[in-house]
Amino acid sequence: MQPYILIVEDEDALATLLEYNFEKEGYEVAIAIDGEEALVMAAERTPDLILMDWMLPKLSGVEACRRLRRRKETQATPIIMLTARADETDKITGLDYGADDYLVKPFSIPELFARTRALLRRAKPSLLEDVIRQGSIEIDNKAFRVKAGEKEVHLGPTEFRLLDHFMRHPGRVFSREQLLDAVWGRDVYVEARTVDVHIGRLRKALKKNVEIDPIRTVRSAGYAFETAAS
Amino acid sequence: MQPYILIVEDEDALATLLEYNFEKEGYEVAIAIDGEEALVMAAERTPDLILMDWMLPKLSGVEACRRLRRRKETQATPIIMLTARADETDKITGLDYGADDYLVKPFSIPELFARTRALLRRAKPSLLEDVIRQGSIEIDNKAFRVKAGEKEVHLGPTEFRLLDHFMRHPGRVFSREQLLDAVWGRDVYVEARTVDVHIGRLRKALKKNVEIDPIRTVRSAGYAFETAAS
DNA sequence: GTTCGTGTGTCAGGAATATAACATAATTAT
DNA sequence: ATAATTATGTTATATTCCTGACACACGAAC
Repeated sequence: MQPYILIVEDEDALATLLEYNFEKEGYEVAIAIDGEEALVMAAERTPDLILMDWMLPKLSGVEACRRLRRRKETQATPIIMLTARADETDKITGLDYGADDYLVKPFSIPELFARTRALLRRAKPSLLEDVIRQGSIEIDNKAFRVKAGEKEVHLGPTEFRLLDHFMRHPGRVFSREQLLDAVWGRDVYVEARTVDVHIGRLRKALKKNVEIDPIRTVRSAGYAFETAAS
Repeated sequence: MQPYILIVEDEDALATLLEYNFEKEGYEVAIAIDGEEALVMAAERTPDLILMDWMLPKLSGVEACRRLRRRKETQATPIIMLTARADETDKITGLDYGADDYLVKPFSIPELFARTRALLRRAKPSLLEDVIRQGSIEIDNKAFRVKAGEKEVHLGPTEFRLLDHFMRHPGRVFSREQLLDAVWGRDVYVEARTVDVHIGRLRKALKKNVEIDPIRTVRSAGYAFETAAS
């Protein structure tokens, strides 16, 4: 399951930018534009992490933060504060009131990602798990192992990255060019047809253990990974 | 179909950069190098969004913007202004003259994407939607799948694009020529009657699962997609 | 009934993909 | 270092599936 993040930010441009980037990174995102709405939305569905602006209409970020901490569901939910002021007082106060981390605007998106990951790893390690399973196929990024139907499968590095990429985006169709970008790398010059060959090799390797072919060919579009379940 | 964006920018390097990035993001891109060309190209094919430089040869961005607003087709088309000057006056003027948003150079590509998405979501939500449902028929552009009455339907690439086009404009009647333009592409020479054949194939594929025919034939005019609901 | 426009079956040609074979590069073992 | 092994990218060939065109049948409009 992809982590569900609640962004609480009243400035439209920033909210949109954050939404875009987090969605791209594979998170599920919801936006609240003030503290009150944040409380309502957090109650509706408990987020895995909250990104909260310090200054908010109706209910300040600090106050919203405090109230979230009083509820059982959101008591341990990681909260990152976004603040425009850089002074030390805010920092202390922010952390006192229950934020787990804070960032001073303007901040870099990669840094925000890094902190987000760090907090999620602490709070919900399973969400960032390196092991992904789809149907009877399992891929372990840490151990660089692939299992299909209980038995271990040996893949070359390229096929491994290919499968990994597919399994992180199940169901979605990727063109050969997209796969080259994502799996081979941006500035590598490789024939598009080469993708076919690796798809074939991946299929052959998986077929040894699993009956059905998890890779779907979409004529004139590319390939997609999917199990019967999806 | 993927959103069609018109980029109006005379600086070659920037235009190419934008083109590259937007295409990669899945947009269809056209480039105009001055205000006049922009007007011509926008008339030829109405863009879903326009990215316009403030400073342009022949016809300034502001003026081009004003003229686009006077035409019915582009009256509601979102326009994002790109300006090198950061002063407040420009900002006001730009928005006064009809731009929906503006960015000051240098801007970050992700932010531009974010704003683009935000404007498109407001103006043409269906363009960003991956899954469209009409009655008992569902089409998924990301996964390239079609379901009719719970069951999966297999379509060839052309039939898929045809159905996609219909479902994004439910109820509207398209002539064979319009369909050839939209589905086959502008510069393809194909017999108009071929559309009939593909309509037939699409109907046959859908009929397997759904009783009623969602495609209406409009004698001497063309075809339209509509479900009982509409 | 005649005319015009549309539905459908068929077919050849072509486009896209799968597969096998090979040469080369990279990695690992000795 | 050298040899052995494995992985990689390309090309050629086989195969599958799609496409566009045509002919004829059918049905609506007048």
